[in-house]
Amino acid sequence: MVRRTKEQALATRHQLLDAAEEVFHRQGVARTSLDDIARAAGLTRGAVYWHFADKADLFAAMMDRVCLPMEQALRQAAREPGADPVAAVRGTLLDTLAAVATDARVRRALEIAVFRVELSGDMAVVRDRRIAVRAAFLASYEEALARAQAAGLLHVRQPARLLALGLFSLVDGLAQNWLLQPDGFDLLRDGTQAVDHYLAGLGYRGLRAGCTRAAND
Amino acid sequence: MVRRTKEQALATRHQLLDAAEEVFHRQGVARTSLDDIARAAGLTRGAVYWHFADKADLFAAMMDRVCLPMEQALRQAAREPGADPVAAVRGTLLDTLAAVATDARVRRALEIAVFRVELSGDMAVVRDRRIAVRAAFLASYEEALARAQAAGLLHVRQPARLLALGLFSLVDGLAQNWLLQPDGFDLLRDGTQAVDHYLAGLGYRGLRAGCTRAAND
DNA sequence: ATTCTTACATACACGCTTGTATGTAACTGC
DNA sequence: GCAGTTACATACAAGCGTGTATGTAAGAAT
Repeated sequence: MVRRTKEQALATRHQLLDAAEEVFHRQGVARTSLDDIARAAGLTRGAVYWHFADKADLFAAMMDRVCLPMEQALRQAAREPGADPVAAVRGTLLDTLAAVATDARVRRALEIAVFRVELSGDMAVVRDRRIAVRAAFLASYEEALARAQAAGLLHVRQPARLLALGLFSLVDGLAQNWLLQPDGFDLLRDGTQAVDHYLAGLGYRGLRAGCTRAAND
Repeated sequence: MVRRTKEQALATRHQLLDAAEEVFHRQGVARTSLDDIARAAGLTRGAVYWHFADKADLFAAMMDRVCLPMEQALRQAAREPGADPVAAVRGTLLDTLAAVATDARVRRALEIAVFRVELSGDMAVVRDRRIAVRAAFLASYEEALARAQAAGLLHVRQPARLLALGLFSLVDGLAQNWLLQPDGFDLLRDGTQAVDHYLAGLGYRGLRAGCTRAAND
């Protein structure tokens, strides 16, 4: 095999990224050589070095292919104001949990980013990206929760940033602990309960009746 | 320099572990050679291979030196029943946050375990250890929260294991997100608020008055 | 005072990975 | 249909890390 057309070249690029996802997930990033990835894709290191500068570049491209669509979906969701900001935040949080639980590609990418890569040296960009993604989430949630406070939907008086941080940390912790042992609990079902408990603690009453009814006596 | 007495040998062992903590934290586990560690300790690889079988063994010993005392403290705390089980659980959670925030050694070890090592290959034991530690926490919390439910201290009717999972995930997520950017927020102060919000959502009324007072109107 | 053992240091061989350099055949523009 | 470029494969050199083997001087045992 030799030179292909432009579309075929783009296809081999995706083959390499697919292989990278698989091998990175199986062996960890540091323990996989570029030859491992090339052979898993049925190619050679020549193809890898043609499409990517080095392993860090390949890794970044792999993460981009999964993360960019998700981040765009988040920005899309943040643009719709909605009547109940708390319900909107809750919806995006549960959507995130559902995506992790059901979308194999998302789950694998997250597992790589969390458990299969070291955030130092070349991969320090991963840390920066995680910080940036979190900042975007927090800003979106903070704005929505502040509106909810102003509308009287939340009865706690702490700054909205703090409430957003708690919500994000809760969902983040749930997802990571689920990844650590996926058969340990049901991420979407139990995660929803945990989020709702936290929201109830913020004084939110918009959930289905009966959920926190017993707390009113 | 040559052979030392038994105490001196144990001292050099600790020198190696100290150096491992520092270099692992700075460069990541995969990117540090045993020579890096030996030279950081003012020794050679001969000393490393005398005291440890290989890098995985050295890593395990390093983690043990930090984790074993903490786990023992946890078991100690779990043995004291106390009048209010929820307050006891809250205390251990906040103690954990405080330890991460103030104890530099704990913080560094946690940062290595979370961000600076890949949980695959030789280091898969780290994953097993994290699962085991979590299981111990969860079991302790579940038992305490179940007692609290029986005593009418918590008004939610979900299984205690689920509540414990939420609490653990919240604190875990808070700690990890704080490690990601330690100047982003105050781990102990803001983390306490988040935990208390969650406990309030479980129907716990044992906190200082005024905290969730506004939620009662 | 020897002898054995400990606690390292030094030396060596091996494989693995990386980056680059070169080869090469197909596509593309003209 | 020819030249230049693309999309790879192959070949090569160099460094790095590991594991082990060997050296060695000082403590411990008798």
